[in-house]
Amino acid sequence: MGRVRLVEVARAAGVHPATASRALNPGARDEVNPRTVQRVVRAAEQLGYVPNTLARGLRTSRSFVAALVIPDITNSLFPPIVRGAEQVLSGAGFTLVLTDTNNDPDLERGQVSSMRAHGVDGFIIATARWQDPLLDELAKSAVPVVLVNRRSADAALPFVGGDDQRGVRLSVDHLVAHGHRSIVHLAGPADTSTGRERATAFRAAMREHGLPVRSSVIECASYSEQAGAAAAQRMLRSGRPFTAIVAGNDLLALGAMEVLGAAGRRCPEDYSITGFNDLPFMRKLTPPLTTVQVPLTDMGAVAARTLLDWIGKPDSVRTTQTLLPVELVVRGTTGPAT
Amino acid sequence: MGRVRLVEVARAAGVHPATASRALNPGARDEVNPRTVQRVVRAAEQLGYVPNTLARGLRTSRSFVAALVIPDITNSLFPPIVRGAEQVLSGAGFTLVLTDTNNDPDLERGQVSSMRAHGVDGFIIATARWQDPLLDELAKSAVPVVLVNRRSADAALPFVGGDDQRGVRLSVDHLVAHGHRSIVHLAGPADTSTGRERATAFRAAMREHGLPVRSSVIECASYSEQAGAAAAQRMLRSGRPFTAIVAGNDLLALGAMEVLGAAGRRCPEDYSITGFNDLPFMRKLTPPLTTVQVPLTDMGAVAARTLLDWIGKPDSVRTTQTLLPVELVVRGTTGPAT
DNA sequence: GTCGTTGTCACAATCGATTGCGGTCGAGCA
DNA sequence: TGCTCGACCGCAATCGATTGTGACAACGAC
Repeated sequence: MGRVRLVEVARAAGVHPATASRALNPGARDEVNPRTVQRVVRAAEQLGYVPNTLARGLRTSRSFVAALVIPDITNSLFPPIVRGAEQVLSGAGFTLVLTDTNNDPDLERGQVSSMRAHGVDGFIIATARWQDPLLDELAKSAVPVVLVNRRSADAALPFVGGDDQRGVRLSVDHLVAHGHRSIVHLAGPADTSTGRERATAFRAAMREHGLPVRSSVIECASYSEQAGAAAAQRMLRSGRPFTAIVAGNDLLALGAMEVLGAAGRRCPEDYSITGFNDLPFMRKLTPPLTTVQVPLTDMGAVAARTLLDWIGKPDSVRTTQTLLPVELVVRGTTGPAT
Repeated sequence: MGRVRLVEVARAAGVHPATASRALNPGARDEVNPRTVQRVVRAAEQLGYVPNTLARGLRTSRSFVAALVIPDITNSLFPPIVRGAEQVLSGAGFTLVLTDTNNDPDLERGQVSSMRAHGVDGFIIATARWQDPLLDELAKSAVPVVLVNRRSADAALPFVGGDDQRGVRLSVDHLVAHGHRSIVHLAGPADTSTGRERATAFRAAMREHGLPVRSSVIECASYSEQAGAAAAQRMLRSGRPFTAIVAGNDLLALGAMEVLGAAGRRCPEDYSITGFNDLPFMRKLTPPLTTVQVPLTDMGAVAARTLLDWIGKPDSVRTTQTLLPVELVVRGTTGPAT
């Protein structure tokens, strides 16, 4: 614990604690004689004074702590976001508390309220579901909240994500340019904005190319390899022909490839497939995965900055929707239609 | 913020705040009439009372916050550790604050002292270097600290890690059993315990098999693909023959394979290689990586429990060294020596 | 009937820093 | 000389909870 207290610094400098506080506080420093400031600062340094954040927070109701709520940190999608946010936050003197909800809304609710009790100054939330009562509550409260990666249907909160529409369109365009016409979309869960919006974008892109949309979207229960595998199994059983797949994310693509490979379908000879997010190691696979690269670290960083803005001036507009540019990285899993 | 305060609960229940506090606090609850406890508890529920952790912490100097210090969260090694720790901690009513030091000791020092100012109850540190003045300081202070994954030369602190010795021995045994005799070790940096101890274990295992050790250990500057690639380049340039590599971790293995592949060396036909840690997707590579599986989630969980023990009873022995069992997962990158 | 005990609870101090308000002192001006 | 004004700093309240100490009543024992 910060053993030395403000009183001791004050005593060492021969002033009242109040004066010491002001001298140490850039905001109130000009109410104090520069020479006194010098003395106090020197004393503080000499004693190794570190202010007690709890006491300060208690008094000022500012804790310089921001909470980051993540569904599952072991999903490689999130660490870069965490890192981006952490760097911006700690650069601004903020501390990051992380909570992993394990995809459990009840757990999440408890953790968020516990964080509020801890007096965090704001939240970055990466667990938004399409219908999310918790977010509605938060939106009504005064706490600054920024959504990242996923957004919610109606909560009026700022959001920072990737340009999903463009990502999907790029994928479809790429496949169509290679002559594919029977394209299937493995959609993420409908209770996530990414699942819904990527599916919508897929349908729009298909229509623009004059391609049939009917029953070419398969919804997956979750963003996981298992769900992708299950979807691929459904595709095989249905017997419906296809030459290309636009997967809702990399994990779904991986799961599908596993099943299709076991069924004797070779990629990219027999079918093409694209992913989304470009997780680490995707370029190391055989064949390396063609996928949409999303600037995840930036996403975290921008979300953090947005949060800091809000915390800084609480009256600013608080519903900016930031879409970060994405890019299609063409690698080995896509090729000409046969 | 927890809008409703203890005073209001007390007023609603018709008692003094002190009594309300005791009624709400399991430890002191038996100093209060059960009927009164009932009234207070009910009032608290009705008003949705959430205690202000800052105020409580200020008074009790317990914050129920633990800090986890990580060198780089985007390294897939760490998320499982984080997750394991988070689950144990939050299960015990603790909050996890995460700090990513970006492998920068100065940054780390600042962050740790900032955390101390925040009054965290303890640290789990995954950034230990072999010579680590910061850890020596911490060991001398009263703060509970647990080292995870890496340990320090002399800091007398509890440690939770994998059984590196056994992991390396299993790898060497496996390779020798396949007839390999020219085996090279790509060692991690010597300022990490894992780097040193795996190298030591490698030498010991080689000696036991009566194999030459001289100049068969190449130290890498960091645990990264680049460093692995650089090491492989050195190996090629040296012209020294080898048929197998024991890499200090998976990333080194990946980097080496890239360079060796580009040089026309096929795996596992021309050479065998093993990794360490079994990061996600390692089984998805072609060929899938033979590697040592370390129970990372458990590691985080055990570290957290160790920390909680220490926090719970500060007088307990505080230098337990826990080595979690590891396992060699034989996949496609190892085969018979040619 | 008085005294001591026990059970309940109220009072007030405390944790460490911040901040509104007011006091002091010297300079400047009439 | 006397008065005002501003710069500088001290006093004390405050944030919200915890906790040592003591008040008070009921009760049993002598």
